Amino acid sequence: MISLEVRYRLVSLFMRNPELTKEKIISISAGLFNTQGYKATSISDITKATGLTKGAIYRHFTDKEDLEESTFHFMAEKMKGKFREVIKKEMTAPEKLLAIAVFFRTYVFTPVIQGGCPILNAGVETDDTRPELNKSVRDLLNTLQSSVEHILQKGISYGQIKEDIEVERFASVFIATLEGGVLLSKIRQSPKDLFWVIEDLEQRIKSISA
Amino acid sequence: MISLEVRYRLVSLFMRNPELTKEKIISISAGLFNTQGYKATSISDITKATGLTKGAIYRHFTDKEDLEESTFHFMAEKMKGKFREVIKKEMTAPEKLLAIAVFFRTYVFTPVIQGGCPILNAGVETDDTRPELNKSVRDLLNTLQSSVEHILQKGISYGQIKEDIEVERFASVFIATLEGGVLLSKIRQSPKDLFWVIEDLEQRIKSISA
DNA sequence: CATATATGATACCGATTGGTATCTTAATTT
DNA sequence: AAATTAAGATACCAATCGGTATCATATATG
Repeated sequence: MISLEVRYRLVSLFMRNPELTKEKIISISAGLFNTQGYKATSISDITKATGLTKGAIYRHFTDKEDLEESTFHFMAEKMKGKFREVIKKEMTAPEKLLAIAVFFRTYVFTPVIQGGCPILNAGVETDDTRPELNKSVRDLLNTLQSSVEHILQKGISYGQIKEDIEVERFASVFIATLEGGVLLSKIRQSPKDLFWVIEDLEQRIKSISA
Repeated sequence: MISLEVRYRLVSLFMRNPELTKEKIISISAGLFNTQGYKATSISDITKATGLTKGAIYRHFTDKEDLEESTFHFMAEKMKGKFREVIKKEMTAPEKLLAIAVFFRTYVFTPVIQGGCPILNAGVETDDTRPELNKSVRDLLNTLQSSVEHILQKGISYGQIKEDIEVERFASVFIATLEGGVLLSKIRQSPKDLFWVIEDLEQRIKSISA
């Protein structure tokens, strides 16, 4: 298993590869946008981090907004992929829900993307002035919410989850609690809050299990 | 009762008042920083919004960072004041906790400060590069957490809250859930998530009441 | 091998950034 | 009332912003 970083270097030593270049710009921008913020990250920050020039960047993206959205899309896909992977592994609804909760621990220790949860980060930064990015964040949140709701519904039909659970409401509070835990751990720079939140959700999952 | 806005106008019509000017800069900056973000708000944004010039601003603040911190401090004090007010009104621990939860509804309808919860907004934006602001956010969060813990402890000693409740843990999850609700409602631009979160916490408060 | 094309580097643009030196004038002090 | 002090306006600064026109060259095509 060879890392992406090394692949970039090896390949770029011998030849140009526009697809790899675009991938590189996006993956490196992801870490920058997600840690420093979108507005706060300049194109020159990205040229420094990638070793590329403005010419290369603006060849692949029409403007900064395009780069921001492409980058968020990349993060969203990565996050969704991880979700599916983590959910697939488990068999029952309660186990799947717990797996999602535990997945959020990666935002403290081994982040899928540097800087924490992109829903939290982009969700706070995007206001009315950036409706497209706002919509992308909302879409990602809705995807997450839908999969939690789907797990609950399947769980109910399989007799793993109590029948009287309000699916949409539970999913909403479930995700809110997780995101809040990520926020508190980020502010305190300590995993404790997120751990407690996850343990709490574990209890909550048990309490709705049939 | 005459509004601050009107007071500013009346007073500034006839004479200078440096203290009022400083207050004005801060209170208007609060709305800007808390909606657009700290980095994303420029000094010229502030001059436009206040009707003042750079000269006036830099007379009262050494640099932008100073203005940012002063402004966050202003928001923090305002938030703490509202907390105390809301908590004071209620007699028992469960009622006080519920009052705090309900208080967060103001971040959707009648915000104390424009743009939502300053803990959420500043907490996400501040990274390792802004340690002072980060500390201020942490301090505000800790104040909120302490008051929740204090309510719980008093509640236990008065026999209103069950004895076996882990105070710190409960407070942490309580606040995380609220902040997560604020985030989801902000992203979806709908109060529903926050409402559900508050109703959920209401149930939770009942479940720990003695 | 020669030509055409696509990719990335270089050099530049006007606008805006945070910040400052200077000047005017309002308020205070004597 | 005159002199002093302090508040705010004006005009400027270098640095950086996002963005573009142009140039060099690696790759693909004939």
